[in-house]
Amino acid sequence: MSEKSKSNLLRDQLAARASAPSKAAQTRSAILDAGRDFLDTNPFRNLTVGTLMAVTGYSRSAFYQHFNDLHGLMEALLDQVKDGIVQGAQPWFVGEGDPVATLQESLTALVDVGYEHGSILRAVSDAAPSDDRLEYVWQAFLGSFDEIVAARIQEDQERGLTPEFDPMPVAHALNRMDAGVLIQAFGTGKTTSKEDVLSGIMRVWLSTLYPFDAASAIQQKQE
Amino acid sequence: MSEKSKSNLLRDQLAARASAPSKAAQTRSAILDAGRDFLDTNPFRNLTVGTLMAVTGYSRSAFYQHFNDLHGLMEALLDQVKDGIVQGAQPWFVGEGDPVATLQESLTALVDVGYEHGSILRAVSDAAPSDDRLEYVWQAFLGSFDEIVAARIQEDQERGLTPEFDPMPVAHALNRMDAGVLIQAFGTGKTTSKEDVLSGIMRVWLSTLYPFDAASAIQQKQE
DNA sequence: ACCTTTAGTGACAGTATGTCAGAAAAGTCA
DNA sequence: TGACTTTTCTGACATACTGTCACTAAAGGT
Repeated sequence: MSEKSKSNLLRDQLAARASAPSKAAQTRSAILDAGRDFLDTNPFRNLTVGTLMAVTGYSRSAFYQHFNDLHGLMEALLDQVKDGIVQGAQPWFVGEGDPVATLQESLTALVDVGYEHGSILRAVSDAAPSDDRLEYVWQAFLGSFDEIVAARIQEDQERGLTPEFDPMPVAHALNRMDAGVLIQAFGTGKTTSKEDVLSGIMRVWLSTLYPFDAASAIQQKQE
Repeated sequence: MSEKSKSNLLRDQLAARASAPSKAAQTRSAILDAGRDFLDTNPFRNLTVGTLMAVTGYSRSAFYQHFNDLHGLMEALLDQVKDGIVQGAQPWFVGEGDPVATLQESLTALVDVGYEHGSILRAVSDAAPSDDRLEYVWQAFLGSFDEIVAARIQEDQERGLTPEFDPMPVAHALNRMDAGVLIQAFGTGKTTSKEDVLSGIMRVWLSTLYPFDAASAIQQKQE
C-alpha cells in the first residue's frame, strides 16, 4: 500500500506544481490537439464535432463542456499562435536599429511563423465568416497590427525616413496583403516556397516605406 | 382573333429579341435579385434557402431547379460582377499611355466597382471557404489577375520603368492586398471612405512599380 | 383546344447541431 | 480505506436546415 500512496503523493505534487492539469484541462488539450491534427490535413469545412471527438475517444457531447461550438475551438487555437506572431514582428515594431534591417527581420519571422502555423491561420480565417464572434476576434487580431504599423510609419515619417502619407490606410493595406499572401501560401499544404512569399511582400513593404534606400538598392542593380 | 395572334406574334418577337426570358430565366432572375437584396443587408452566414425563397414567393424546393445550392447562387452572382471588375482595370492592363496615369485610372475604377458590388464580393469571399467548388472559382478569379498583372510588370521592367524583381510574387501580393482591403472596406456597410481605400492601395502600387516617378512626386511634396 | 414539355410543390429522409437529466469518475476528508 | 461531494462524461432528445422525388400545375407549341 505504501507504493500506492507514494505514487498518489507524487501525482498530486506534480499536479500542484504544473498548476493542476485538472482532468478538464487535460481533456480540453486533447480536443485542441485533435483539432490541430485534423486541420493540418483537412479544411475547416470538413470538421464536425462528431469526427473530432471520435478521435479523442470521448463522446460527442463532451465537446460542449469545453467549447461553445467549433468556432470557440478555433478561437482557442488562434490564441495558441497569437503570441508567436506578435513576438516575431517585434524587431521592427520596437523601432530601434536600422529600419530596413529590422523590417527584413520582422517580415522573415512573420513568414516563418506563417509557415509554421499556416493551417491554423487558414482555418481561423475560413471559419471566421460563419460566426459573429469569431469574425470579430479575427478582425480585431488583424486590426491590432494596423495600429502598431501605422504608429511605426508615423515615427519614420517624422524622422524623414518615410515619405509623407496618411499612415493608417497604408498600414491597413500592407497588413491585409500579408494576411492574404500567407494564408494562401501556407494554408493548405506548403504550396508556395517561403522565398517567393518573402520576396513578394518584402519588396512591397520596402519600396513603400523606405523608397530612398530601396531606390539606391535598385540603382545599383540597374548598373 | 386577329388581335390575339398579333399580340402573340409581338410577344414572340420580343421574346426572341431578348433571347426568351422563358419563365425559367425569369424565376432565376427573381432568385438572384432576392439574393442580392438579402446580402446587401445581411451576411452570407444568415442566408438560408428557406428565407430566400420566402421573399420570392416560390416554394423552397423551387430553388433547386435553378441552383445546386447556395454556393451555386453565389457563383452566379459573382459572374454578374466579374466583367465589371475586369473592364475597369483595362486602362493599365492594355499597356498604352502613361503607366502611372493609367494605373491610377485602373485603381480608381477598381475602388468604384468594389464600392458598388462590395456586398456581393464580401459574400462570395465569405461563402468560398465552405465549398470546394466555389473556393476554386474564387481563387481562380483572383488568380487570373495575378497573371495579367505579372505580365504587365514584366513589360514595364523591360522598358526600364519598373525595377527588376520576380514579377509573380509581387503581383500576387498586390492583388491580395486589393481584395482584402476592398472586401473589408465595402463588404459590410460602407464603413471606410473611398478616398482612404484608394489612397492606401494607390500609394503601395505606385511606390512598388514606379518608384522613380513616385520618388519625384515625393520630393516635390517634401519641399 | 389539345397535348407536350417545363416549372413548381409538399412530403420525406438525412445530417449535424446543442441541451439536459442522469451515470460515472475524480477529488476530498474523516 | 470508505463514504461523501463535486466535476466530468454520456445517451437520448428536440431542432434546423438540407437536398430529393413523385406528383401537380402552368407554359408553350401546333
